[in-house]
Amino acid sequence: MTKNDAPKSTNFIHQIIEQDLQQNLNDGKVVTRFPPEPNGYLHIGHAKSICLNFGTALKYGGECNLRFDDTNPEKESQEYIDSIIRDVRWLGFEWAGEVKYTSDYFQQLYDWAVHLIKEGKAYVDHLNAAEMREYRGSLTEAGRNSPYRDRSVDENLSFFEQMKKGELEEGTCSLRLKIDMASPNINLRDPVIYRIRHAHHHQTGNDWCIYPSYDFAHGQSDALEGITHSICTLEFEDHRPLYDWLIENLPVPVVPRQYEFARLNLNYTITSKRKLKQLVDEKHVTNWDDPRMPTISGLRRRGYTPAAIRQFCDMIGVTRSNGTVDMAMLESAIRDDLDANAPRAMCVTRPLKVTLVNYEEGKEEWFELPAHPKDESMGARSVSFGRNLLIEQEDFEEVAPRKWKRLAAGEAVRLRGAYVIRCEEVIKNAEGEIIELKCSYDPATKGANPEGYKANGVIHWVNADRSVPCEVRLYDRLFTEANPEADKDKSFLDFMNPESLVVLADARAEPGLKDQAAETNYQFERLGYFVVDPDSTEEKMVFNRTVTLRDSWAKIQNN
RNA sequence: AGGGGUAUCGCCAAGCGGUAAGGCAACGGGUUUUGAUCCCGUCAUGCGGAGGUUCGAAUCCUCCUACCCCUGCCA
Repeated sequence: MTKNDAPKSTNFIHQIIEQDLQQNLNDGKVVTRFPPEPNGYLHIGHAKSICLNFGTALKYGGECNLRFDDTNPEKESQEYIDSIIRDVRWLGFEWAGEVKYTSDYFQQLYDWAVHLIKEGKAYVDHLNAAEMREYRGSLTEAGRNSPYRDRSVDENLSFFEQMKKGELEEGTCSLRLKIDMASPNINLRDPVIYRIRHAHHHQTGNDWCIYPSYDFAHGQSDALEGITHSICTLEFEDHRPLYDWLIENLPVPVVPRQYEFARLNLNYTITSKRKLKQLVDEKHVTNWDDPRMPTISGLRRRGYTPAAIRQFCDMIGVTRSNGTVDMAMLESAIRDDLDANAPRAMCVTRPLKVTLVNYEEGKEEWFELPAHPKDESMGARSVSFGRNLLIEQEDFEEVAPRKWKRLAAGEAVRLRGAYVIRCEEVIKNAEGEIIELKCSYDPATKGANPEGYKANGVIHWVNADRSVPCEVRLYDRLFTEANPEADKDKSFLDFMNPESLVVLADARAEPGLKDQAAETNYQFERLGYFVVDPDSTEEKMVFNRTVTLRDSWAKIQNN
């Protein structure tokens, strides 16, 4: 992407940057970073952060790094790293230089820890986890100093060396900053900056058995990379004094500043990595890329486009106030993109047989229809017409309801791009279900209005003898409650939508849809936007419904 | 009296002392061989509440209220 693709919108972070630029801070440079921990897949909330960080760099002619915050090897994996790289790329962003890892800086971080010990600003504490919790105090009570707090520099150096050499068991001790056990900000009560983990690390292997904490690693990594604006979410606000303390007390090359914004909440879904992982692990969805998941890979498989996701992020803005964005906003963004860019096609999802009694048996006509009603550059497609057709079951009622614009017994309707037909006879089976319609067609209505009568409306159709068998997967919101996490007594799992996926195995699409590549978007006219799923085979295409069309008929019916 | 934040239309969000942008949703109407798109119109005498300062306050001050985050050797 180029600067022209940068977000047009502005926000409080851009305002800060513009002030910094005016004062020529950081030599007029803007360097940001997107720092995911590789312990899960990226979701729509991350997209907000990605668009902010990369978009800001783009807007101000700066750079944005992709840095994996990999200080907790037990929860991380290469699979997540790969997926994150893939997703950021797919969203359309490019990072500066190589992909970076906090683990790249483990040696420097270690040296800085030694530096702090020598300065008397860090000490090895042999309190165990439970004791440490007790000494820490509470939200309303000050903590107490650890009995190990005043060890000599040499003693601390020696213990830290032992920690590093792997001579100590996990949990026996940790390295802590010596700040203030009585601070009202709990993050300043001698935070742990190194702990022992005899774990294999996905990047550094068995080189280390002590790992820096987030607080110790993050700001220093920012400084090492020359980050000017370190943007994170609101829950890190209380960590900022610690972030600044470390920058001030360490010989870092530059002084980055941390700014916080509100994370994204979207209704009818969840954006907790832990809970998304639970959905996958417990098989409530097929995988991280299940089209119902709010993950980037899920949205991708659902048929969302990078441009739509970026537009959504631009629409919702960046502030410091917590809120919940309406899913309709995301849907609006994808409809907007796909309306302009998706070719049109016809697909009958629940077929009802229509036989044209006055159409010659064995005859076939091919009609050229525009791929897009407004964009001629998208070209044309060919659809086959014949005596045996299929229409949508929903598009027929024996007795037309009020304002009905579809087919009814004895009445006429236009077949999109083809003729006007009239329903002459309704065939039912023994159970009284409608199984076929005998219709007549009006040969004079191809590209012309009928004479002496009016068609009710326009419906879609396919030629039963020349259509592509396909499976259509109708996806809907994953949860039935706007906020599935709100109920204190129930699990979010209790609010899963049983109809979040409805599979229609016997759908039929127009001929041109055969063998289309995965991720190709279409608008199935009158139904919605659909995308080719990678499960498609030569025998059977699979389409996922991305989102329905806006449906004013549904509104009329509900009133 | 723990600390740190946030409150502007149903939702998101501009506004930065000069008289409430925009988007989403909703509701009317027009065009339409997609009940889509598109177009036109309606939608906060009001900015969490109460006081105060000011010629003038969503913007400044005071008090209050509600909600969010913080007691991992997670990030």
